[in-house]
Amino acid sequence: MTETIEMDNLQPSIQSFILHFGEMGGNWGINRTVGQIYALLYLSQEPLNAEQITESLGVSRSNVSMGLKELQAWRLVRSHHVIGDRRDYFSTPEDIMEIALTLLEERRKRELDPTLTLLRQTLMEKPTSAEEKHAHARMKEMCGLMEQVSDWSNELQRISRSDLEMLLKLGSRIPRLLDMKDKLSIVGKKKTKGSTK
Amino acid sequence: MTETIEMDNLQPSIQSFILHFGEMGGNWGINRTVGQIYALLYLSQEPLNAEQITESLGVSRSNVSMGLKELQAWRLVRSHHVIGDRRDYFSTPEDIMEIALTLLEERRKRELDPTLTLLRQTLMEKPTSAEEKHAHARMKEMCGLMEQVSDWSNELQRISRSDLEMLLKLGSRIPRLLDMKDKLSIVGKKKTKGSTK
DNA sequence: TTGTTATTTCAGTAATTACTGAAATGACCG
DNA sequence: CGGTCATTTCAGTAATTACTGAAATAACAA
Repeated sequence: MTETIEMDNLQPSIQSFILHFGEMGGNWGINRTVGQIYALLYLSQEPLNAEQITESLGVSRSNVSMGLKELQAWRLVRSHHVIGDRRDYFSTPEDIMEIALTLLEERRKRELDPTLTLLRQTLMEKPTSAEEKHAHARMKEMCGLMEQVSDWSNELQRISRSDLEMLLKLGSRIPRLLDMKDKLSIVGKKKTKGSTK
Repeated sequence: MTETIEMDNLQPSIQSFILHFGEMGGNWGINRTVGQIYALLYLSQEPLNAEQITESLGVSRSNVSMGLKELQAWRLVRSHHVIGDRRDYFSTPEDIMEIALTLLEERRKRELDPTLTLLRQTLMEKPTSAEEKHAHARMKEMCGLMEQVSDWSNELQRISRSDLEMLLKLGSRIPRLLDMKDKLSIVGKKKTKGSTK
């Protein structure tokens, strides 16, 4: 009984946030239900079990199960065990920065790594025709850039939380910072001072 | 006649790159054909017309037309006109950095902006229940982070090409740079020298 | 064990998205 | 104009992806 249909029982602002995440799922590479589950857990004050999610969203139990599995594969959702309760409870990490870093790393793994692997493989062999020679040159450019982006992503995972926050707050002050770096030539490999290429 | 099926006539390394982009399409929010068209154009030495793309990939003419339209909407492909030829020719920008910036901006527009709009809207109203109060706090955190990421993205579009290249090359030297910044307090808003918060 | 409840799996189906061929539109030429 | 070729649109269909309910599995407790 009390078959809850279409997430009533949720506050308006919460409901629209969940609906939005459902719609955005398409743009983010997840499906509607997965987006909604994440949104619900993100806003929830306490961890929820699968049954509660099913009721809130009005989708099937099995769909929730699959959605949670996917979100756990993304490391965006964790499960907890409550003493004296056999059900699993699910929540998102509290720390927004941790969430962002997880997202960044997972996307790197899924969107960059496979292509980097292919490119490196391909670039091992040497091109035969002129056509292939040009193609290899193009692949090399792409590979180089992807490696740099990948390095950045990895570095962001490594640095301290305070450095990360600083970096994020930099906003429009990036060029000034770079300018400074340039003057002090902290990054330059050679001692040559004033190469005006 | 000469119905070319399944991209023979392409060199092996080029073919596997195109097939890979087709498969990755799913992870990147575009479909197989769109991915393949992009890959083909990216590697091509000269701009191609729709008919050539159709032949190379073995998909329908109309599918190519739609794919090109989508790639142009992403600003990842441009069309050229050749004198004495009524057909349109298509190519990707040469400069890999320009491509990356375009991708970054388009993804910001599609993946961040709509959510930022919703969050800002929602955060205008004030929460009624305790539940909503907590939800708003969570939304505020998300909004703040998204704004910072959005600012960074915009800043990267603005800065000079050489600064951009420098930044990308930084790799694992980010903390050192930040450290320096900290010492010189170039970013601090106040003149107070040595605020040890 | 057996019973009870939670979770996962999966075959079938629904919904969505991608693709095609045919027809319409557009763009140019003589 | 009328003819030719390029491109786009779109209704119908194919292919893919998402979702469900039922059955299987798992995890305990008595």
